[in-house]
Order: sequence, then structure tokens, then C-alpha cells
Amino acid sequence: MQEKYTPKDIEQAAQAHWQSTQSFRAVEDPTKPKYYCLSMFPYPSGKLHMGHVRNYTIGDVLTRHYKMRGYNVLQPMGWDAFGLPAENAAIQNKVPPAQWTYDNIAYMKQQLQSLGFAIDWQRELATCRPEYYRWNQWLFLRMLEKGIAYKKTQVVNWDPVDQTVLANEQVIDGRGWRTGAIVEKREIPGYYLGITQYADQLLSALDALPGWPERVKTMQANWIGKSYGVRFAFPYELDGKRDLLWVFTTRADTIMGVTFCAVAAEHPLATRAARDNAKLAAFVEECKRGSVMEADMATMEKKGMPTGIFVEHPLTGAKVEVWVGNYVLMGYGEGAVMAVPAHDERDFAFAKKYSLAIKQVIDVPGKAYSLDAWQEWYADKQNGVCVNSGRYDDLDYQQAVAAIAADLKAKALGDMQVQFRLRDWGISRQRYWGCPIPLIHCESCGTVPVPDAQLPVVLPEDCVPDGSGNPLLKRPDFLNCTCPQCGKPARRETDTMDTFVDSSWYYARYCSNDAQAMLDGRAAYWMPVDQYIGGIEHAILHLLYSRFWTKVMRDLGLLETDEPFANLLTQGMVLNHIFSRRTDKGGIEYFAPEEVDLVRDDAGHVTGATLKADGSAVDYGGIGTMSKSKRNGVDPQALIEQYGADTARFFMMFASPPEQTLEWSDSGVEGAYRFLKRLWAFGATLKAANTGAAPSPLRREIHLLLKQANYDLGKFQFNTVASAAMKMLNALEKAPADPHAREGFSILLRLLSPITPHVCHELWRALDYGADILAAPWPEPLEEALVQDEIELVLQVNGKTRGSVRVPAGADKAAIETAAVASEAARKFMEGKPAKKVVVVPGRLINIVV
RNA sequence: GCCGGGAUGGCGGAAUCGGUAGACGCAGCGGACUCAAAAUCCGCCGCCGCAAGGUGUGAGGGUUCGAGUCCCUCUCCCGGCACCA
Repeated sequence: MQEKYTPKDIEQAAQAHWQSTQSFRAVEDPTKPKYYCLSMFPYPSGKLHMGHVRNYTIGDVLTRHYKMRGYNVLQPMGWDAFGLPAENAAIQNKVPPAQWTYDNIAYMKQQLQSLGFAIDWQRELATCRPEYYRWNQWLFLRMLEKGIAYKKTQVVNWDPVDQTVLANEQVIDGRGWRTGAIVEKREIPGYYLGITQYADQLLSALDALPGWPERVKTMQANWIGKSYGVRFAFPYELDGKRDLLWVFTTRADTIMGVTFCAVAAEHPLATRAARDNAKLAAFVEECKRGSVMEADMATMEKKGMPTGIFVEHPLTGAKVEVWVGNYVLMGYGEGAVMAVPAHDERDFAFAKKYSLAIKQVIDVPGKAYSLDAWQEWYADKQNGVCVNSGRYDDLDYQQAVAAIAADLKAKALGDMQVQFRLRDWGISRQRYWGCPIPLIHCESCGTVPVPDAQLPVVLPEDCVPDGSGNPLLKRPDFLNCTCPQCGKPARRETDTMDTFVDSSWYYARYCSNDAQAMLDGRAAYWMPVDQYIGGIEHAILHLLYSRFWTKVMRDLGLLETDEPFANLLTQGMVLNHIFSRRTDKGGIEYFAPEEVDLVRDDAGHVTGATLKADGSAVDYGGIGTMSKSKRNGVDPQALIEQYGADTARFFMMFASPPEQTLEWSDSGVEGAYRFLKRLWAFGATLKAANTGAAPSPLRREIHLLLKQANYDLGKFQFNTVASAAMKMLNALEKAPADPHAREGFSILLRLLSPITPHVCHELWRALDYGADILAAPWPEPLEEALVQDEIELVLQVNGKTRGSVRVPAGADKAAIETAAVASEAARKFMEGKPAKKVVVVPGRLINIVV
């Protein structure tokens, strides 16, 4: 074998071998245990970035590891190909989103292939292909039949200048990204999926997912947000009609402290009151400006205005004024809330601001209530009892809620109710590059589903969006159709589906990507996914929607599994610096890190940057996830070309544990490359050397490292597996003539092969260990190699490390104590005082307390 | 604002159950080889100190023979907040 490590040749040869032997083709085989290893598919944004390399290397390490452990492994790959960036690119370059997307897929596929991932490419899919998305449409129609899909109004960001709906991302400080116009909230009709019908299942099934990280389960549980409360009504009379204002509260025990109610700007009462109150009408209009994002709603200044309309307190009959509040959302619950300023922080602030009454109705013994400032205990459910609440005085939270709910029920004005924070999933998008919603609008028949036989409704691929609304509206060939019911001319729905629909079931489609049905029997073999790997940013939405979709598919008899992903590994984000500048229209323009020079303060912290092109200043936006839109992704191509795929993979795994956030830096790549060069060189040395030296501690060292590495592998801690491999090589280089050097190197190659498969593949053959390292058994440490007769214990005096003591491996506590106290280090630091206490931790340390 | 995470040398990180803090690397420094450089190899490397020793895991407090690890309070950073994916 040649002396020099030449990654390019080695990697091409290994990849050619895998290709010709179809090494990663996965075929259903009921006689073998299956392992379905899936990494979240990428959005084809143009180029891979380091976050992808991290994600897919983790998946590949597991895939290759399980393969060597004898599992029938499936690792597929595909493309989350619909979405907004393709439309943005079209606006910029006047290229159809379809063409841009397919070009990107071709380039990124070649990048993935050059990284040597063990992917079964025959199962590749792209969600923008009709043969995929026809099943989105098909399942949507089934949901429509079952009442899971339905139509209602939705609130969207409306750009009044471009006359178009904006994504949240396109709203910057309340203004449209291209026009700079103040964005308005607008209500339009849309389709929803009734995920709340599955809320209880989605919540309780979390307990049946031991392979999921606790933090993700906690986030999902909080998102679903099951709460027990009371839904009740304030009666009122308006325009000669009796009516009810409904609200929901988890704090019915504070109902006697209600001093006003607040409704959303879109609430019928607000609309009615604004009719003959110009100031209020203006305020309602003001509330309708700004974005619909929850983060904006939660941080904006809370404002309100009285309507002059009064409702009756359902228990006391007292008059309660209705206010319009900009923080009350029509889409949540009833669009109205009761306000108890004494015991709700937001209501407290609001009441102080507008000098509204604050009535204390909860008391915690030993605490003094004061109107001066909000105190945490005002909202305490655990320790409070009712006061100033008439017949409910002295009741605790649970007793008070029960009594009040019973009284409301007796008056037919309310009852206990379980409520979820989770809202139904609005899937309509007023955008072109997505899956068409399969509906037809007929003047005489109304909205009619497209018959199954006419699926898929194919999206024309030659449109070029220009930013002013959905280009499908200008396509008569798409728009015009005949009503399936009456045969008259009709109009096709132009809204497309949220791209989360596409990614909610792709994992199942991989099992049978050529099936003539949505899924076939092969899904029963492979599902559920045994290991799912993806970014922590998907902890809630994507994973929740996928779980929901799986349950719907199960209920339709398409799948047997209740949950799509048995085990989940949430990879930390790969971060990089963000540089931007405001455009004159109020939008944001981003700059890639290589386009700027950094400005640092004395402590070395980045404070700003200047553009290399013209020296002008740009804003420093801190660090954040690598993404196409922020232009801060780092393309692995240069790394691969300079050092090879193995170095890129090794470096990425060595840099940090997978779940941890990683701030990008390429310092250390050299070290990874150096290691692989040494690995290669040692292979050459070993092939030439004769192994005649006397046995050294090498064998024990290797097996000890292997034991640790296998343990770490089980914890997905690949950085220490890589480090164990480095330590093995360090040990081997010191003893190349040891009789166990060949055994040790074979362990090292197998341990390392999932991380750096190419170089290990080549070395395995070159040293005649076998024909294909993929077929080699995974190495296990041998107990006989691990035994030792003497062990070293740490010696502490008063908790401070003072030295060590060597004792026979089988020594008992008393013998260890005697040896410790007698040791020179102990005598020195005990300063002649007697030992008050001696703590012996077996196999680890002795602590002498004097 | 709310929910979930994180913080350890100049840098990335290690420390499995509360038991030697800094493994393994990067950078740096010194040396060998070389006409020279690169590559490679050997050694040093938290901070203070000549040393003995002291001190040190974001900040402050606590529990313990012993705390990076457990408890309380706080700061900063990252992810998510339903139309980025």
C-alpha cells in the first residue's frame, strides 16, 4: 500500500465499491431485525450547510453501526421541496420555482453522495412531485369526509400595497418586507385540520415514548396545554336583545374579583360598539394593524378602550364594563376574557394603567396585599383562600372552583370545561409553490371536493411569482374546470397547503415510494422509524403534526403504528454570525460572513462589521442558526475538496456532542486531517512491521477504550467515541510491534468506520482483515483483557486531593484504610492529628477527615 | 412576554451514581529534522507563585467528609411561539 494518505482516491474507490455492491439497498426481510434510521429531509435551498453535515453524519454513524451489528437497516433521503424560498428566488431571478428547486436538488444530492452516506437512493422522494403530493390531496379529502378537515376564517398578515398575504418571516417590525407598508391583520377563509380532536391522545401518548428526550416531551405537553377551567357567560341586553358574552377561565375562584371584561378588536361586541363611537372605531382599526405573531402580541404595549357596553356579573348581577383590548385574540377561545386585576399580572398592569377597580378576593395567610405593585403570590393557587367573595369566603382553590362552577351551571350560565392551548392547524396558504388543495368552487353547488379519480390536481411548474399574490390566479388553464357534481364551468381552489403537510408523512412514504396507493404493506415492515434525527427547532410543530398525521393514517387503516418515531435524537443547531442591514423600504438585507470584516471590542467580542466590498457598516445580529434566509450558512464543499469527506465527517462529530448547540469554527479541521493521515501511516507501518515484541499494556488499554467507546455510542456521544479512537491510535503508535497491535488496529478501524467509512474501508482491505468492513462484526471488549491485579486510589485529606495509594485489586475496606493512613502523603497532611472519619469509595478514592 | 435548553483554560470540549476538574483535540511556546519553509516527530501548556502551596467550572448563597454535578436567587446566550423550514 502507498505511504501517503490520498482522501480523494480512497473516497472515490470506496464509494464506487458501495455503488457496485448495492451496499445500502434496503430490502424487507422478516428474518432479520429491522432498523429504520431517518434524518429529517432537507429543504433544497441550494447548497448543504454544516448543520446538514452534522445531521446526516449522525444518522450515517448510527446506520453503519447498526448494519455492523447485523440489523436490516434502512436509511432513505428526500427533499422537502415546496416552500417560500423558491418563490423568493423566483422574484429575484425570474426563474420558475420548480426549475430552481430541481437544480438545487441535483446539486445537493451530489454533495450528499460525495460525503459517502449509506443512503438507499432508490427510495428518494421530492414532495413537489405529483406522485407524492397526490396523497396529501387524497388524505385531505378523507379528512374532509371525516370532519377532521373543515373551513373557517383565519387571520393573516396583509400587505395593503402588494395586496398579498405575508408570511410571519416577511413581516419586519410590523411592516411588509418589500413595500415597507404597515401590515394589517385580515380575516379570510381557510381550511383547518382538527388536530385538537386528537389533543388528548397526543398528550397521553407522550408517556409511551421513552425514546424521546424529556425536554421535547415537556415542550409538546406545554404546547398542547391541557387545562381544567370554567366556561361561563356574562348576560347582557343590547339593542333590545338578551345575549351572552362567553369567556373561559382557569381561575374561576377569582370570579368575585372581576372588575371588567376585555374583548378582541374583531369581537362582535367591539364591532357593535365601534359603530357609533368614532374614537373606538379608530382604536379597533389600530388593533388590526401589526403582525399576528404571538411573540409580538406578548411583548407589545397592552392597550385598551372602553366600549360603553355593560354586561352583568353572572353571580352578583353587578354591572361590568366591556373593554376592547389589543392583547385579546379573536382566534383564541372565545375572543373575550374576564379581568381580575387583583390576581392576574396582565390585568393588574392594565387596571393600573387605566385606573380601573382592583378588588382583592384571594388571601394568603401572612402576606399583605398592596395596590402599589404586583407580587407573585397574588396569582398563587396553592396557598390562597377566597375573601370578599360572599358565600365562597374561606374556600380554597379547588373548593371555590367547584362551588362557583356548580352555581353557574344551576343558572345555565356555565360549566366546568377542559380546554387546550393547542389550536387547530390552519393549512391554507395563499401561495403558488405548494400542494394544491383539491377543491372546486361551483356557483350552484358551492365548494366541491375533487373526485379521487381526478387526483392529483397538478400544479403547473412554469409559473414565476412576482410577489404580488398567487400567480395561479393568472392561469386560466389551472383555474377553469368543470364542477364534478353539475358539470357546469367552475373555478379551482388556488390556495395551496402548508408545507408542514408534506413533511408530516414522508417518513412513511419512503417505505413504499413507488406504491400505487398512499402506503402499502412495506410500511408495516419498516414503521415506526427506529431512530429519528433532526434539529431541536422542530421539537414542537413538525413533530406534533407528524404524530397527528400518523394517528389519522392509523384511524384510516393505512398504518398500524400509533407513533411515527420510536426514538428521537434532537441535534443542536449549528450557529454562525449574522450580518444585516435595513433596506430603505424597511426590510432586511443579509450578508454572508465572508462578505464582511469583523469589528471587535477590547474584550474580543464582535460588535459590528463592515462590508468588504465598500467598507460601509453593517449591523451585527449576534449568532443564530445557519440558514439560507440569513445567508450565514457555511458550505462544506471547500472542506471536502481540501481534506476529503472523512475529515469533514470526523471533524463534525468530534466538535461537540450532537444535542449541543455548536458555534461554527473551522479551527480544528487540521487536527482531524492530521489524525487520519496518522491513521493511514500507521496502517502502512503495521503492514510492513513484524510484531515480535513482548506484550505491553496495549491490549488492556485498547479494550478499556473500546468499552468506554461502546458505552458512549449508546449515549450518542460521538465526540468521545472519536476521542477514544484518537487515544487508541496514540497507544498503538507507541507499541507497533506489540503482539496485539493487529488486533488493536482492527478494533480501531471498526470503531471508527461509521464516522470515517472511506479510509477504514480501504485500510481494512489493505491489511487483509477481510473483504468488506461493513460485513465485519462490531467489536466488543474482552473481559480477560481488562483484568488487573493492582489498582490506584485517590487519596484525599479533608476533601483535598493529596496523592494516591496503590492497593491489590481485591483489597477490603480495612486494608485500604490502613494503607491510606500509613501513606506518606496522608501522614504529611494529617499533621499528626487522628483521623476523625475515613470515607472509602470502592475503586475510586479515600478521604481522611481530621 | 411565555415555554424549553445552555454557560467549564486563549478556543472546541471531557469528567457514566455527588468522588483526582480540564481527557482528546485546536491555538500557542520550546526543541529535533531541513540551506530554508512546509510536512513530520519530541516536550511544555488553567490562573497566581521561584517553590511549598494557594486558587479555579457564568454571578451570589446553601446542603455535604467531598459539588462542574444537588437546592435557592440572579445574569447572559441559544431554540420555539402556530404563514421560515
